[in-house]
Amino acid sequence: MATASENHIRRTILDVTRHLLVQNGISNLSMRMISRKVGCSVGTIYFYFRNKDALVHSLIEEGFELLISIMEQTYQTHHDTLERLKALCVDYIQFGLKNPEYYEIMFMLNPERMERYPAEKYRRARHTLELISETLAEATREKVLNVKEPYQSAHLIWTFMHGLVSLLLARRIDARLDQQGLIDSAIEKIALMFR
Amino acid sequence: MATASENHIRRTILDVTRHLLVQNGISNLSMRMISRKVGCSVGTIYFYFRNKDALVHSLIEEGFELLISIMEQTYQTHHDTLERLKALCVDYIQFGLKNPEYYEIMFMLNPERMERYPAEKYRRARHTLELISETLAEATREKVLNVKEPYQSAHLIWTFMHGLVSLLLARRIDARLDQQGLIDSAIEKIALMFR
Amino acid sequence: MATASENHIRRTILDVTRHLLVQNGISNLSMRMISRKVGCSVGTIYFYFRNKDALVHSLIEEGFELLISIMEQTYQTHHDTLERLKALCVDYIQFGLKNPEYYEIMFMLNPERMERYPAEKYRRARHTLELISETLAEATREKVLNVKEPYQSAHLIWTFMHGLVSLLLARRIDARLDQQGLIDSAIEKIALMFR
Amino acid sequence: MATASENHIRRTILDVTRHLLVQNGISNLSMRMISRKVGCSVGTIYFYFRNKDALVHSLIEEGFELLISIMEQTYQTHHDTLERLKALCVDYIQFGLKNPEYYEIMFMLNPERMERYPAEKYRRARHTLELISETLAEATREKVLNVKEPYQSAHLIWTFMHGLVSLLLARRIDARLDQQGLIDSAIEKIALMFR
DNA sequence: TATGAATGAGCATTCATTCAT
DNA sequence: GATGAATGAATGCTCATTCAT
Repeated sequence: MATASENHIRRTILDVTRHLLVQNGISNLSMRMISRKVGCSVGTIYFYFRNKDALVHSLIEEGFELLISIMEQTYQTHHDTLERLKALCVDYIQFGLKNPEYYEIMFMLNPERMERYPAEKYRRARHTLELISETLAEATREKVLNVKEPYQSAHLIWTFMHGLVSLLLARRIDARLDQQGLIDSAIEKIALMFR
Repeated sequence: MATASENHIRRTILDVTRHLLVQNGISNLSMRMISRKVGCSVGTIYFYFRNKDALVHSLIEEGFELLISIMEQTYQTHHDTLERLKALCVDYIQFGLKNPEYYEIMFMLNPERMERYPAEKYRRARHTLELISETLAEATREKVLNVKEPYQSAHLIWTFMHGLVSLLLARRIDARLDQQGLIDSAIEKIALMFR
Repeated sequence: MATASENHIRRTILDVTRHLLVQNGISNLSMRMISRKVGCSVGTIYFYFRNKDALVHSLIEEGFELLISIMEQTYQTHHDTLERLKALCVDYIQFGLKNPEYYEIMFMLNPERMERYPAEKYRRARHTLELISETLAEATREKVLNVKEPYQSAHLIWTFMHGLVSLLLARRIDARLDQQGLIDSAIEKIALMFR
Repeated sequence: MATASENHIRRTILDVTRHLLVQNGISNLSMRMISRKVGCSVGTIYFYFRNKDALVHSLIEEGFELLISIMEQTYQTHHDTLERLKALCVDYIQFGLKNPEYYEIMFMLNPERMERYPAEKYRRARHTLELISETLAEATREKVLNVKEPYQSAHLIWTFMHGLVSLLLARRIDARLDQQGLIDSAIEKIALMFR
């Protein structure tokens, strides 16, 4: 069927691009190389994606879809608010470490430097913040935590996690440190910050 | 003076490069553009710097020199350990926000992807961590804080600050939030994490 | 015809390159100049040839194909061995003088200095030597000539002819000498050497 | 003394250039690299030599001086004409193999491709031809050989030797052949050609 | 749908040469 | 005598993109 094969190539292009992103980073990503690895012509990529940025944006969208679905699921299944908060943090950090290609384009890009900058693509990050923010608010209502400005506090948690993930991905953290230990401590401290 | 005029172009090249770095990011930095903005030929840049990497390395070194000198100064002038810790954090964050070009090449690069960027250049980042680590240890000795693993904890503080700085620089933080308020809260939370 | 027009530019690139090779020599051959003379962009050349070396390799191959086909034809159509030997020599010398561009890249390069020029390309030169060598052996069997080491002797003949061709091409031979007379004498002497 | 130090640097430049010629060939010879190896500035080279070609021309002159002095010496000390002929050939071949850098610029260049072409530089090659030519004439007078056109015949000998030397220098000769054996055979054949 | 062909601007780097000092 | 500084043109090559077919 036409639609099926259409989707198949499109899917392959996206997957190949993701793999190339992990290997070479976004600044070394080239349409030529993608087409070579996919086994199609450059023109074909332009049939499915308006241009290079549009291709990357599709991946960004996919990434957010994935991250948000994971965190939503956690949000709905954890009823102990403190546990839920921790679980949401674990989700975010694990997502970043397991999907470096998504993480790089979702959070380690300066959107203003992407020539065709669709602000709303990047703004989806806020939904994850809202899940955390809402959890902080609920915990405060339950008097488990004491958070005055949940949305700002959610940002603090996010920046903490982002710093951790991005420095780990870039291998800038002293290799002599136990990585998992560092992550566990981070999660623990996050809870501590709002006691 | 001969020496001054001798170094004048070299200095201009470095400064122009810094400006271009803020505007376009390192992946869009080109020797041609630098020479155009400096008003000299490309060859002239190669007279002062062996190649593009050497030029960027010089800036990385300058950046670390600057950051370290600032933090060392703070380290020596603040005798109250808790105040010193906060001041060091303020230093780091302010340095990043005021010198986005330095910050980008010092902390936002993935050295593994730039094979020709010598790891030891980046390892100078550790000196800043040691200043924080030592302060945590001292505060623990004074029983002002309770830090079991000062070096790991310094890393946690660093990741927190790095996340904050890098997301602010990339303008990924919700613009409706008060930026200074966020920074102040972050610093406050850092102290809280180790009570 | 589709195939013909498809190959048209490729063919033009090869031909232009050959002309430039005669005029300027290989060390002054540039992709830019080729594209300028062809009337296409540099990129187009890279569409047909992986890089500059690949383009030159194609010409080297063409040259050997041409020379070998000429000499094979002569080898098969001349049954008098002494005549065959002379005809093979005439073939070689005429080929060199008529196709200076091919001759230069086939025989006047130092493969060791062009690391990327694969040795096996040049080894095809040996086939021409084998035709001469075999003819010498046959003439010896027929007692027309007396050649103890045909392969070594073929090399001697080759070096003689190569010296003649390359000095003629470089216009190093005294212009007051009759060029054709010189060539004829050379051929005559070659036969004499093995009496 | 001024003159002495002047000559010293000039000498060093010439020697360094010769070494670089053996290593990289004339097409990879750069003023920058010469100055780096000499330990002086590029400007200094231009003080002693008008330009790059002038520097190479000086070496060409030196090379001819050397080769001619060797062959003149042989010419004067060998009284048996046939022996003298062979000795002159050995001189030429040995000179080429022992001084590849000189040989390349003296005989393997297309002078017309050197932008500033001083024909008389290259014409000195004729003096070596005259020594051979005169020897052939003398041998003919002595009825040891039978050479009708000594000058043309000297050219034939030259082309033979040049082919041998240049292919050996470029390592184009089948490595399985005994190099010295090939040279010896060549010299032997040269005498045979004019019996 | 998909491709092959083409472009033009861009890249980092090297070069021979000049010239004031 | 010798240098340090500068230039402008050139090098091979890659890129995102376009478009007729």
